[in-house]
Amino acid sequence: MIAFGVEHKDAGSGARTGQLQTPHGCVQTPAFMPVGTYGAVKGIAGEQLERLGVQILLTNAYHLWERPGAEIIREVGGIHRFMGWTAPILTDSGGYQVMSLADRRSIDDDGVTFRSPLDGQYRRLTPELVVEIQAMLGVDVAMVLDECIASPAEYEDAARAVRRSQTWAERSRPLAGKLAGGLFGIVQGSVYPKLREAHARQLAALEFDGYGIGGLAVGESKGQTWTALSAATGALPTDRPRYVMGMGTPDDLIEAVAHGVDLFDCVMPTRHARNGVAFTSEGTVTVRHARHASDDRPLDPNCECPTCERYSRAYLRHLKLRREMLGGVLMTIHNLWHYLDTMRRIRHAIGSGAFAEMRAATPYRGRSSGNG
RNA sequence: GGAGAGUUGCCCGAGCGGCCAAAGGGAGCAGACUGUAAAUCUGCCGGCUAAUGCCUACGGAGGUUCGAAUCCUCCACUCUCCA
Repeated sequence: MIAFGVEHKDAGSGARTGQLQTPHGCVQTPAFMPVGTYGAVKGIAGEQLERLGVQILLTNAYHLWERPGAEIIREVGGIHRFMGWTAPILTDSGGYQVMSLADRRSIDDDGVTFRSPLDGQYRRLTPELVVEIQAMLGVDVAMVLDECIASPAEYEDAARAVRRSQTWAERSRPLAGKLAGGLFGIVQGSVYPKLREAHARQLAALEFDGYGIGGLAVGESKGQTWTALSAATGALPTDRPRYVMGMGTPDDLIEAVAHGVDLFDCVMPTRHARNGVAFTSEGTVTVRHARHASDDRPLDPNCECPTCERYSRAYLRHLKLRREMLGGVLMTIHNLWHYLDTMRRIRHAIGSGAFAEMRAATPYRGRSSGNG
């Protein structure tokens, strides 16, 4: 079981700090979860993640079910033992793969059949099985199977995805008792505020331990993102954690927190790091650019991460161009630090009444909606 | 001394009369990436031009041809094998 409690509330927005109690420990929220889809944050060992201040990791139930298989992970003592990670773990259900692997799956009202990208085999995922898999993994937070759809989406397609996601949530909810941790429902509805609000209300009636808000940052404008997010959070209970799935840039995180979001995950810091882009207090730095060739400065002059403490842009550029794996590792350490530090600063700002100031420094300038 | 192979854009390397400013790599430059089939993918990559186009280019110099990186002659250089 898990429990959530709000600590501080920001006076000028929906932002709040809180604590999420899980079987493997407590998470201070708002929190960012690095993505370790296959049971690994690419390039970074657990001890390094701990040093960076990672509180909770995300892995993927669908991918781990394929390889190495949920039974194997259960046999070796569960996902934490398997990974050597003692802190909390949340698993995505495979709902995102409904979108990302759209050309190799078929979906119907009962579930999803994936033709595996790994071995071509057909594998059938149902809402019940997904909860079962996550129970076998022994995760702290399980997500229900949902249908994530890309933007732009027609209203009718978005409405169908909502209906399916809701039905699947209803089928999943009674199985929550099988889990050592909690179970979150997931709000869909694309960019349509009415769908978002209605779905959030329907899910809330099922009394999940927390609520994911999915299908955002999938092609829509920023204005649509915040409008859809507001519609969802406005209809969710305030005493349960809200988790915006798959978002976003550091500025997005601040804005989403202002809308009352407590949890995030995103591949951006890790993938961009491997692809040579650093997030810094001064914007992004594309490390391969020629202007960094003999730049002795760190990626970010205001950063205290292990990478910035020791390595220059010139060196990181060289590693990237030479395809030395150390380059991606050092960049990932930096980007994760930047994200985690952003979350620390958010929590501190909320606690000390300085959040409005922090939010005003983002490109959204404190707007609650707009055309971004 | 004899026999043979070769010299292509920044580098490697295809081309073997017109569709060649010249395949494909690499290097270089830029862009994308948001619940990860991604340490990946895309674009540009002789010069001038917004574009049509023009100019300069396939070791050097001549030649054949309507037309040559491609054929011929000589020269320079490189490599292999035999003495």
